[in-house]
Amino acid sequence: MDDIFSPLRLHIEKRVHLEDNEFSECSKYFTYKKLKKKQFFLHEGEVCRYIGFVVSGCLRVYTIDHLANEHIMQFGVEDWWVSDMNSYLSGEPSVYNIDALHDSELLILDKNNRENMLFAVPKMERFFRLLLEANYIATHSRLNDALSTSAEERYLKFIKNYPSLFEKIPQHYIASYLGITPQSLSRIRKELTSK
Amino acid sequence: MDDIFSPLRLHIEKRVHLEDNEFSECSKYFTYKKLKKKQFFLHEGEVCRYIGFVVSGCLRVYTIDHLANEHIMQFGVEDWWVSDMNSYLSGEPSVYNIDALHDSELLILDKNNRENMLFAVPKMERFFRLLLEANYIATHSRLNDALSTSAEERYLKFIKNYPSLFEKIPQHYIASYLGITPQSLSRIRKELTSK
DNA sequence: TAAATTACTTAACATATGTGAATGCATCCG
DNA sequence: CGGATGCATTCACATATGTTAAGTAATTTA
Repeated sequence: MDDIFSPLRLHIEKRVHLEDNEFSECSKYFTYKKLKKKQFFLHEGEVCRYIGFVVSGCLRVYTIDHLANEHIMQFGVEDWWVSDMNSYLSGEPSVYNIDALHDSELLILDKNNRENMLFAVPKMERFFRLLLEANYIATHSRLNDALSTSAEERYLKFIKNYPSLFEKIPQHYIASYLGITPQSLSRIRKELTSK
Repeated sequence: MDDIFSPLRLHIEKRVHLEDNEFSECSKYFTYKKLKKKQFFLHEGEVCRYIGFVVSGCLRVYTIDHLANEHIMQFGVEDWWVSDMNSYLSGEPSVYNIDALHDSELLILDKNNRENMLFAVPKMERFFRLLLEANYIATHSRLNDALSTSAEERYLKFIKNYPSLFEKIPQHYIASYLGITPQSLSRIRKELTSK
């Protein structure tokens, strides 16, 4: 379906320009996948065999600690990728869980298909390098925030950076992403409205 | 000097095997650099032009927030690399400062030399990919810790993971790395000894 | 539709960490 | 040598965040 692939093309073209025939070659390597709400894309302990481009819906990448608390590392909404790049690249078991917060549609790419695609369309090497770099920056920036700013600042920054996520994701998940409890987030929100 | 380069060779050989002639080719592209205590390797706002392999000494990578507080993102001691990979790869100004905590010796590599080296010794592509992946894992793991564990846990983990760093670095820098004040670290240490 | 589950809020209290100031000690440097 | 600086500690107090428990509204599911 052209419908399904056009968001992917728009996404890629933000970083590298592709001719029609190049994109149609690329698209052959992806597989369409639907996930119902609460279905898993990856369980911790498994090897992450796919990277997934999110066409619609919403997923989360998270860990579970020894007290059974969940800690969300990333969300994945339209125009984002979900995966554990480390497990995907190294073949080691993942420490992350990935599941769907809403019904979602993905275009997924396993390792062999990715290799073949890179061989067939070398421009995509550049695309994936840029994607990895962007991920690297974002993670460092979040680490810096986590170590140096208050929960309130992180919350305000989240709203500012991801206004659309803010609207579509329940607040307790946002709390988890920020590293605080839902009650604390609720309190912070209350204090903010009284300002 | 063979003396200077042998730590680099040992370091590389942990990940990829090199023949003598391959390593001697590699070593041509590196430059020896000494830093006195407090000298800078990188100032924020500059483009990071070098990655530096630390032969001896100790450096820190840190940001300065709007209240002029420093936040250490990484240390660099023997057998580690220092740089802002993002700035180095993308050519954008860095948000990090890097300076020496002790007199230090580095082997540094600028972007052109690195490209030429990769062309001359393709095995090194694999080395740098593995290095980047290790960095990626470490950063995600630290982010997870920062969002989900107490300062005390992070401190104990730091001692366990980096016993040699623990001995050679003043505690207030460790506090900064953990995202807490020196006073808080002092208090945590006191409580730990009383257990 | 009724029952169950989930999401959000609130409150009282507990705990962890920050802040500012003071002290003693060690180390650096003129 | 001696003053200056840097480092670690301690204390009293302030603030941020966690915990437990409860209640209500919204949503999902049978």
